[in-house]
Amino acid sequence: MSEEPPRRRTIRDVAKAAGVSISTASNALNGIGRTNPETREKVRRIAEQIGFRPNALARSLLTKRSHSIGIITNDTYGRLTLPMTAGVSEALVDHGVSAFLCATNNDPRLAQLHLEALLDKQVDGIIFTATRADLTPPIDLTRLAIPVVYAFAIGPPTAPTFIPDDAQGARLAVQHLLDRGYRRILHITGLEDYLAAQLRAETYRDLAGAELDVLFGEWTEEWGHEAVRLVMERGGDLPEAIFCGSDEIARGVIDALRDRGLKVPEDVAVVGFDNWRVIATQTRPPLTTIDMELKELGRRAGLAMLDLTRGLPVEPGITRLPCSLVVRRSCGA
Amino acid sequence: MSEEPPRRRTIRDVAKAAGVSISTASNALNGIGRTNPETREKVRRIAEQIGFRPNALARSLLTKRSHSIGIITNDTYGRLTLPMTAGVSEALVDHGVSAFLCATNNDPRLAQLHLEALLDKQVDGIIFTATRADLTPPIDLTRLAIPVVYAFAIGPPTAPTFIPDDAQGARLAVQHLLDRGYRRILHITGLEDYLAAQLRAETYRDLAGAELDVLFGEWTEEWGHEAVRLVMERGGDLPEAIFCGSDEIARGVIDALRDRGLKVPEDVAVVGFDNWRVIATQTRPPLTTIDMELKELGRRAGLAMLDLTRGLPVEPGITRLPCSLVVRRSCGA
DNA sequence: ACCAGTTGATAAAAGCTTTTAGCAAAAAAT
DNA sequence: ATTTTTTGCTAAAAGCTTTTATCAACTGGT
Repeated sequence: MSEEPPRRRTIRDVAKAAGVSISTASNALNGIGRTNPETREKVRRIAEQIGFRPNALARSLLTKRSHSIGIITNDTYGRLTLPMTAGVSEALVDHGVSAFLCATNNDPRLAQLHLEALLDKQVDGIIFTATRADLTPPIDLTRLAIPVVYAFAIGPPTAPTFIPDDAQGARLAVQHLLDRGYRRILHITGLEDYLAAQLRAETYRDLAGAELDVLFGEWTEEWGHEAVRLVMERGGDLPEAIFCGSDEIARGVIDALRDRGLKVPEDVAVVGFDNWRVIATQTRPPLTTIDMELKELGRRAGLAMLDLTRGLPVEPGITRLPCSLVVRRSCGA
Repeated sequence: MSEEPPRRRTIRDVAKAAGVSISTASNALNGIGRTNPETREKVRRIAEQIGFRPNALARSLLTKRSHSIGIITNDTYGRLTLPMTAGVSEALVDHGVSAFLCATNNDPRLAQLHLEALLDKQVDGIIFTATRADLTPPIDLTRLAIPVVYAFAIGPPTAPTFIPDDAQGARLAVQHLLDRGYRRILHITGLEDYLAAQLRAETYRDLAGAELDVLFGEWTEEWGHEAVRLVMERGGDLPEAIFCGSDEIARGVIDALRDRGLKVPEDVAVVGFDNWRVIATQTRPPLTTIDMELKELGRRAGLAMLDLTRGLPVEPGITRLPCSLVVRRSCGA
């Protein structure tokens, strides 16, 4: 009936079992101070035997390092946040650091609540991530006593910031088309007030020449359809290739082209942006696209955070991380 | 140069500023013990003024409740995990409880590492979530001293478990079709060894009659195409409606029907499963589908965890939470 | 005026670890 | 043989909070 809870072993248990003082046990386990090798091994063996694991709370209270960080995101959907979070964890887990994930839904009250809980728990730092780089956080993170890193979000110039290199990604896409001999390249993309859209469009113009203008619209399949309709209606030569600002747009474009009897990539080549697998692998043909390497982005943010919490210098300001090209079949085999 | 870090205020600071002892300050702030109302107000006012917030680590060390829990997931993609996590947080944040998110990628080593970090940090409980309900966790969570709750995953019979009610969801879908007058209903779904697929198929057979057999296949758009091809080739009457096991399959089905000149919903109605917005809103026409209410699922798991950590009784075993029907246009306006 | 009970506060212990300072014994140096 | 140094270990403090036990002062009853 009265099942006594299996109390966790403390360093006191180790000390007693090894017949030494608590301090010696601590020294032996942490390999600091002056300890007889024999004693050290004995203590370690016994600790291992009885399954001792130090209480991180007590340790943190003293060392002022909690080995936990907070990730604050405004993404409810998860497509961007989870790969990034996985990357962050990957960088941290080997160092015993865990990450609190706080989904704020972009609600300032919720964000404040989460932030307070994090600070109370003495997190060593905070990583802020967003669904869109050029969006201000729902709370002020600039006056905290702990380091803040921004991932897929832009913070103050003093904070380390990691975002995908949109220009480089666009270059990858357009250059791929050029390399394969496509010339008249059109760019169909999302909302013009997204910084990412601007950067990609700019690079596109530099590389592809600006004979054809950039078509800004929504970030949806529907806009992909609509854009193709516009292009066909205004007549003139068809483009040889289309660089789309997102995989969703690309999917709309591909479907619209097929509806009109045009073959991809024979008549028109298409390249997307995002490598959102559920879309990119299921278009007909599968979509060649740009991957923003979100996991790597998260990993880098995690590593930066690790350095910061150790007091090591970390270069402030924006670091743009390279995207990669994922070749499928929409630009020819 | 030597910027002194703004040390966090402790209860000691409050006590000193209020001219009382630490114990009195603690009593006043927590409203326990015997305290003169005047003193209590004074202490609270001063605490507020100097911005005192108790150190959760120290508190937890004593009370044995860390006000943090761990979420272990094997989902790297985030589609299921993030909405659920958001739901969990939503249930917990008002109680000052935060959640560590651990993405294991289904790697036992990684899972073990995460688990140890969580236990060291004295989490009050663990929620395990998966991308598929009938999959065993990469680590053994049955012998822990803390409560474990399963969400979108099946644990031991003694553990509270929350999963979507697949049968009810399927009923919702099929009944919707029947209510709208569709009779010959076909079911195209995913892999037969998924428990979810079996449950949905069973319900479908009960409701729609089993004249037409269930078509099991992959969980992909491609299979949706392929399945339509199979149906058309084998000839006979076309179904009046198709109940698809996932939105991805539904999308393939809709596209395949259109390719063959069949109109949705005029010639064939289609209903999906998942309410994965990027798909369901972009099919032509937009897809009527079943939403598994993942956020609510997470919220329920969070609430159960909350009760467990407080020692309140929580019903063990599987709780199937209702899905909802999201009507768009693929079954008529 | 004395005793019992109440009130409002406090000192100290507890929770678990790390770290500082110190002590006794052994080793090395004079 | 005595002093200095080194070695191996330990007691105690510190980190911040909550809680238990205690204490002094006051209230009210006889």
